[in-house]
Amino acid sequence: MNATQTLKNFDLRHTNGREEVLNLFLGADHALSHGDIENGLGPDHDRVTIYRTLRTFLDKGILHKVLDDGGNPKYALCRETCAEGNHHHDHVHFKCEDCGQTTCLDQVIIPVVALPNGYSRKEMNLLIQGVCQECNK
Amino acid sequence: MNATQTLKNFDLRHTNGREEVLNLFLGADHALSHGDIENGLGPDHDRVTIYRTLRTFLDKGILHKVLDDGGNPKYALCRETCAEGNHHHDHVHFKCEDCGQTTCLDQVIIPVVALPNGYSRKEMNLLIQGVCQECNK
DNA sequence: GTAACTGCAAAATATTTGCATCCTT
DNA sequence: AAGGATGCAAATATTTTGCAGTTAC
Repeated sequence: MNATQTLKNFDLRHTNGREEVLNLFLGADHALSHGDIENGLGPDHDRVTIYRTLRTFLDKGILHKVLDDGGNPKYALCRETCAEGNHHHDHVHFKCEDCGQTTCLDQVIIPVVALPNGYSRKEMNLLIQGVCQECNK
Repeated sequence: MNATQTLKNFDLRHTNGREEVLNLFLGADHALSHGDIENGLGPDHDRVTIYRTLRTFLDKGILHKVLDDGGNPKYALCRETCAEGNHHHDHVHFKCEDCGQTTCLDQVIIPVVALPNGYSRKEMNLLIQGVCQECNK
């Protein structure tokens, strides 16, 4: 997955800011908040543009919002399994209570749970909180 | 479950505001946001006090934070299954994409999912999005 | 050239803190 | 009486909007 190519794939113009944000996500193994991105990019990036970039990426389906117990939203790339035409909507995220990082557990599959009558399901998000591999050492 | 008694149980002073907030939750079958509470209580309630009331209830374990896909956090009562001494931490919530309401599905149990090696779990939150009973009619 | 994107200023919204006053116990 | 809770003002943080100027295509 390459930033420039991705932008092209999604019919977005190539700009410095977008490329840098994408690369941040490509290099991260955990979900990023708006603040993480601001820090990761260095000082000469406009806060507003980052907001707009994130929204654009969300709209296009490049990123998805990650549920967190805390206040502020985080974002992560939609990986392999939800690429073009096969965009599935189940996500499992792990929030480490020690280091605070939220990781996408792409390999974990949410078992089917029975819903009460009359409910229909479209998307599922499972957030597991605990202690991660690193912090358990 | 009774407001006055609940406050006593949790070693909290009985005040008008707290009782009214608790009653709102007792009468609601879905999770409430700060805004919902402000509306539900009428105009002569201080926004700041509501913030503090919510935090107090969270700290005491009377309420729990409900994960939502949207921006703003919601809250719901900890019901039967997580009463005194048996406070378990798995929650299933259903967010209807039509009416926007988030409901706690207390009866639904999250199946055990296998975590990668080294991870330990403490708490799980499952958010299912779809269409609810009412809106499916 | 044109539409899309950015950057700045400012508005709107959300949340927290300080402090004097009031109320519960 | 004493400590906790409230209400108001104000500080802080977060997100959105408007608009002029710039850039990708």
